[in-house]
Formats: sequence, structure tokens, C-alpha cells
Amino acid sequence: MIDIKAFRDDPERFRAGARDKGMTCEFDRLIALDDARRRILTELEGKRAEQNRISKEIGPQIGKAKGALKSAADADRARLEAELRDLEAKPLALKNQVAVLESELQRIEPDWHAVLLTIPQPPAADVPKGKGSEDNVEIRRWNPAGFDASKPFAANRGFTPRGHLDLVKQHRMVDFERGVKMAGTRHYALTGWGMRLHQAVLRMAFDFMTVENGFTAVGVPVIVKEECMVGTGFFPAGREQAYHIEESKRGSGHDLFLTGTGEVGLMGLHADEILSHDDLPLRYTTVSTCFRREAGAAGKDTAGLYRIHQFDKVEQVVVCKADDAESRAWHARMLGYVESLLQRLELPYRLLQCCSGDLGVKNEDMIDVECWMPGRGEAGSDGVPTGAYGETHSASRLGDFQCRRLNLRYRDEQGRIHFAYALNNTVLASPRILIPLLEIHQQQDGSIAIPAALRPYLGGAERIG
RNA sequence: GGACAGGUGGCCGAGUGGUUGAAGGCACCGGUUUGCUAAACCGGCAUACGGGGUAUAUCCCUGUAUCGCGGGUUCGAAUCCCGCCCUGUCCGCCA
Repeated sequence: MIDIKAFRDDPERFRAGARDKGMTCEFDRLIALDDARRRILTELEGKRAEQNRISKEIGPQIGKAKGALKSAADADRARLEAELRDLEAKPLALKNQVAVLESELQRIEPDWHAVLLTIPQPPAADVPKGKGSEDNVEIRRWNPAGFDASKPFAANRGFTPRGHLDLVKQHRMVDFERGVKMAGTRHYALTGWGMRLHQAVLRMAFDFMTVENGFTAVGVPVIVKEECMVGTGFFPAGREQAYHIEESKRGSGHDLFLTGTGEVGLMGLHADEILSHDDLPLRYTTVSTCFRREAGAAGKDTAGLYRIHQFDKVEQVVVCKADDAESRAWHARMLGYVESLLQRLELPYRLLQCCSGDLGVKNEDMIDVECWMPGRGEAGSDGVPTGAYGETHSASRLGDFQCRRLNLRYRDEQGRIHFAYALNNTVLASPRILIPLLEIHQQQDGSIAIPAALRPYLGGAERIG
């Protein structure tokens, strides 16, 4: 959520931000609602102040008058009743005025808040402007020894690569048919080496973050209340992407939603809290199952493990002080973790600076990591895919946007309260990461070489098949 | 799922219609005293939003709201009524 005061001071900054992100917002409506809200609030509070003052002054008199009335002789009743009416006239009139203003406010405030939630965080000043992913800017590439992703796979390894669908079938690692039978399209079952590899890479990533990098291991709910989805910034914009559990329809409790990332649980942990400055930075990592409806992705990546409704992900989240330099430093470190992990898995990758048009509502800066997937991309003249980079990680800087929504604050050394800055980044998502892992490490005979760093998590096995 | 009990500030806890944004205690911060520490004493100590001011300072003044959440009664609600949520205990069921 943006700061409404910052918006009042400089609405153009937010208009430009939304333009750069390619989003249209009801800015004029927000201004009108905000003006109306403040006008009513000022008036209402004035009336209430008067109400409070009068109530203190004549409240006790009313009490006394009522008492007198009770024990009064019939002869005095009419006079006492009139006195009481006089006393009550003013507060009664005020009460009615307050009620009118309150109902006006109640009409406006939900809209005001709803529109406010839709205003995106403006991109950071140094984020390149662009329309969409085609305008993202490559930052750097990395290749494992003996492999150059700029050349075809065959030129590197001396044989034609097979896609992960093929490899997975040969080694009976994934059962798509039965997955679909049970849960429908974009579902799957991991079997044998598939499940072992899946667990191995997740565990390796999790250990890497906790043991080597000092992140706090956390387990979080993956079914959460709506306010958790709104707080983390996934709602209202991403409502269609989340599975919705309509508990309220059963007449009990409230609706729940399946989270699409562990970020929701990790960030939700400290919602509505005021932390101490020495609690920061929070460095949390979790491994959680992620659920995505993939609404609007019909026809995209329908085959294989790339785009699926359920997967597991090791996620990293940092909550730091409201300091741009510190946030940027963490962003770099969090990307560094991913790079060393991918290097240990010996997977070619590249980093992309996402342009303004590719940013979501909540981030001011985002860097994607893409792994080279030999089986991806257009088929060449020989019918073999040329290979392509595919997104496996996404590292976001959120500024205070997310913590403002979550109401997650901290007290600084001087005792002043600020909304914290938040960052998040994938550590490793599987089974998507198995695509490059299998495709890059496939051997001519169809076996899969296991990178040395992963072997301890697979009972020391060096290859599959 | 059923039956009771309960939800007050960072924590404990008082408070059943008005002067209680909320006693008291603990914790915390500042000060005095003091070889040091401790103790004692004095003072401070919620958050949000609105309005105003100025040396425009994340500084001052002022108002409003908030005692789980929402609604109601009342001139006036932490206090009374209704609904919901949550917690505890017991019973039932169960990975």
C-alpha cells in the first residue's frame, strides 16, 4: 500500500509510476474520495468533540434530573419532564448530526481503501522503463566449466539433447497421467528418482540458507485468511491466481486461501507488530508447497513440469530497516545466494533486470534469474529445440509497500516508528528446477549425472540410469 | 462437533453506566543520589487518523478513535444487550 500522505504531496509521482508499470488506476477517484473523507472526518470529529464536552457538562445534570423525576410527586412531574427534555435537546441534536456524518463516512471509506490498495508501488528511479518482459535487461551470465549456453547443446556436448519430458519418462520420475487423473490438468505425481531428486534439491537449498547463511528456518501456514493475502500484496490484483476455500459457505469461520508462495506466510508472521530495531534484519527461509491456479495461462507451457498448479519452494525473505541502501545491499546478497546455489548445481543461468512494465503492483525493483533449459524454445530446422532461458527465480525489493499493508513496523534507536522494508527471493523451486537439472546433466546414453554438491542428499549416488 | 470459563496497554492486573486512554504492579527510558553495581526517590512511558502552527523540525499545539471484532441500547458504554472470532478446560472424534 502506498502512503496516502505521500500521494497527496506528490500525486504525479504515483501516476508516473503506474504509467511506467503499464497499469491504469483510478487516481482521480482516489483524490475525490480522499478529499471527501477528510472533509467529513474533520466535521465529524468536531461534532464528536462537542458531544464529549457537553456530555461531561450536562451528563450528571441529566442523571440528577432523572433521579428527581423518579421520586417526584405528581405535581412536579410535568415541570421535571420539561427540564429533562431541555437538557437532552442539545446532545440529542448532536447525536443525530453525528449519525449522519458517520453514515456518510461509512459509505466512502471502503471505496477509499479499496482504491488505495490498487495503487502500485512506483518503480525505483533506476529501473529501466519498458513495456514487458521483452524489455528486460540482461545483467550477467554464468556458465559451468565446459559448457557455453550461447552455443547449442550439441556443440557443447557432442550429442543431441532430449527434453525433460522425455528424460522423465525414461527414468519414470514423473507420472503425468495419474496426476491428471486425480487432480486434472497441470497436475502430476513424482515417482522414484523424481521424488528423490525433488526432495534432495529442496533440502540442499534449505540447508544452504539455514546452515551456511544463517537464515532462520520457519514453517508457515499455506492456507491463510484473506487479510494475509491482501497484506502481502497478492490481493486484490492476484485474486484469480489463488485457490479459494469457502469455509464461510459452510457457515463456519472465514474463507481461506492457498498461498502461491511461502512469502505470504513468512511476511504474515509479524503483521500488526512493532518490532525493535535490534530484531532487524529478519532473515527467514521456509520450504512450502505453493498453489497457483494459473488463470489466464491457458495454452501456455501445458506440457511438462514448467507450469503446474502445485510445487514446492524454498523461499527467502528479509525484513530490514527503512533504508534504501540497506535494502539494495540485501537484494544483492539474496541474489548471491541463488547464484552460488545454481553454481553448485552446475546450471547455466543469467540475471535479468526487469523493466518497469514487468513489475507487479508491489515491487519497486525485481531481478529474475533464468536457467538455461536445452529442451525449451523454438524447434530448429532439425526439429530439435534450440534451448532457451526459463525463469526459475525472482528477487524483489518491495520498499515499505508490503509492510505498510501488513502494518509491520519497527521502533528505531530514537524510538520513532517506521514501516520496515521487505525483500523476497526464490531460493529454489522444484520440480521446475528439475527441468534444467535433468536436461543439462543428461548424458549421451540417457543417464543423468548428479552434480557433486547434490550427491550427499541422494545417498552418494553419482548418476541416474 | 458438544459443555463450561474467559478475552483490558510490552507483560501482570483493577475496573458493572459519566471526572477511566484506562488504578496499581512489573518491564523499559531519563534524572537525582551513590566508589561501581544495586537500592531509594522524582519524572516519563500505547497506536492510528484528522485539524492547526512554526525556526518545515519526522518539532509543537489540538481533536477524534481504539479495553478481541462488528452491531445495538443510552444524552453518555471497558462496563448493559445481540452476533461473530479467538483462547483455555472437560467430553467426543482423529492424522
